[in-house]
Amino acid sequence: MAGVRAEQRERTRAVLLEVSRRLFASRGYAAVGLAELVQAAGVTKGALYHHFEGGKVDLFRAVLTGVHEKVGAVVAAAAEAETDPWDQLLAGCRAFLVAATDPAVRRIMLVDGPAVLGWSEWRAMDEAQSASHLAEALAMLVAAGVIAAQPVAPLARLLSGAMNEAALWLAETDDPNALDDVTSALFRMLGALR
Amino acid sequence: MAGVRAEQRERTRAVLLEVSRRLFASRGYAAVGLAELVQAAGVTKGALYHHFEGGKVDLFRAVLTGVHEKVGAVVAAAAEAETDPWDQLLAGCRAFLVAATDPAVRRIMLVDGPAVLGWSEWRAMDEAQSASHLAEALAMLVAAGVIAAQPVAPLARLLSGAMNEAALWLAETDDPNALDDVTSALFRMLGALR
DNA sequence: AATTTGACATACCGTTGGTATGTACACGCT
DNA sequence: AGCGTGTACATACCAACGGTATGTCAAATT
Repeated sequence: MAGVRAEQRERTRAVLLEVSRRLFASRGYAAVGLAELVQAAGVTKGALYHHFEGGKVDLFRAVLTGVHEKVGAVVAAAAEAETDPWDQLLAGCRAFLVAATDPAVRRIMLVDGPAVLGWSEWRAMDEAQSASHLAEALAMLVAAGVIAAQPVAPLARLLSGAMNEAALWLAETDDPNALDDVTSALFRMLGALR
Repeated sequence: MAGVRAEQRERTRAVLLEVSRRLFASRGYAAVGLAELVQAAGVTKGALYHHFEGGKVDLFRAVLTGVHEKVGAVVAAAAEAETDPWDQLLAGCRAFLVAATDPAVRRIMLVDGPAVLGWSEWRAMDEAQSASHLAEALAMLVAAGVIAAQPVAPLARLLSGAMNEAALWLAETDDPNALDDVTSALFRMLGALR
């Protein structure tokens, strides 16, 4: 089985995603032309539009989805490595900050994402991949009485925004202690909620 | 004096800024063409490039600067209306959240800004207009012993990011209590630092 | 009055994202 | 095995876009 047809299809789609991810990450969505992109991928525009009906933004959406999923998986894995709910929260937050060191995450997910797809669509993707985990963890901590009873949705949004900004800041600075500084500041804020 | 020459110059520049601010706010930077823009402003591309050497991004930069300054002024005014440093912080934060209800602020400053100008330049503008005030207020509170001694720079970044995200969320929701919910969540976080 | 300078308008250009058409080949069917 | 069909692209093309070079006319300067 497998089919040489479907196999080829998957290959071109994969290389298209991989190449565009690299280019978008290094120079930003707007600065990358389709001509350059398809040439780097070794295909033509015909192939691109065959795989991504919506053209450039559709391709970007697919790339962003991949980035989002990867980040979500890393964060979830870090959290699940801990047993105590509070430690899970801290581990997840820290893993996110580390993951956002990757330029692809920074530029594609945090900078271009909202501008290209619009904030609401970006928000929906973020919600599906990582924000939901955060809200979940917070809800569990509230239920366990670890942090004060309060609506978790707004709190999750605030924390998510704080971490996004922190991640961008981390990527730009050359201070080697920056990660620790931000992490401890974040943990101090979280700890204050107990 | 005044000069009919300089007066005319100021007029066209002003209408160009005003019109582009409106268009960028309603449909986003990428979706607005220069042709449409200059037609709506009643001038030609020649005029635009005469006033904004860098073309479209330069025009956007000028618009964004205006938005940033306005927000900064509103926030500063709200803070100065209070006397107690802690109340100043809360008032400033609340004023920011309210100010970001304006679609121009949301779309131009929070969504398109970082993508069009790059995050570092956006960050510099933000720092100059509002983030510096926040860091200042926090430093004062630390010095006064109201909140625990800690590096204020990372804390200010986290809070700034949290508020930016909260502002975007506020603008999108139709829940009338959203502003109060977010504000109280933010104040709870801030209060936990005391 | 003559000349220069500033504030635009007009005309044009290269590039871009997007599309319509062409083509070769794997695959199901008889 | 042969044949038609649909898939997976490649090629050629287009309209629109941001940007620029040049022209024009009135205000300022001398």
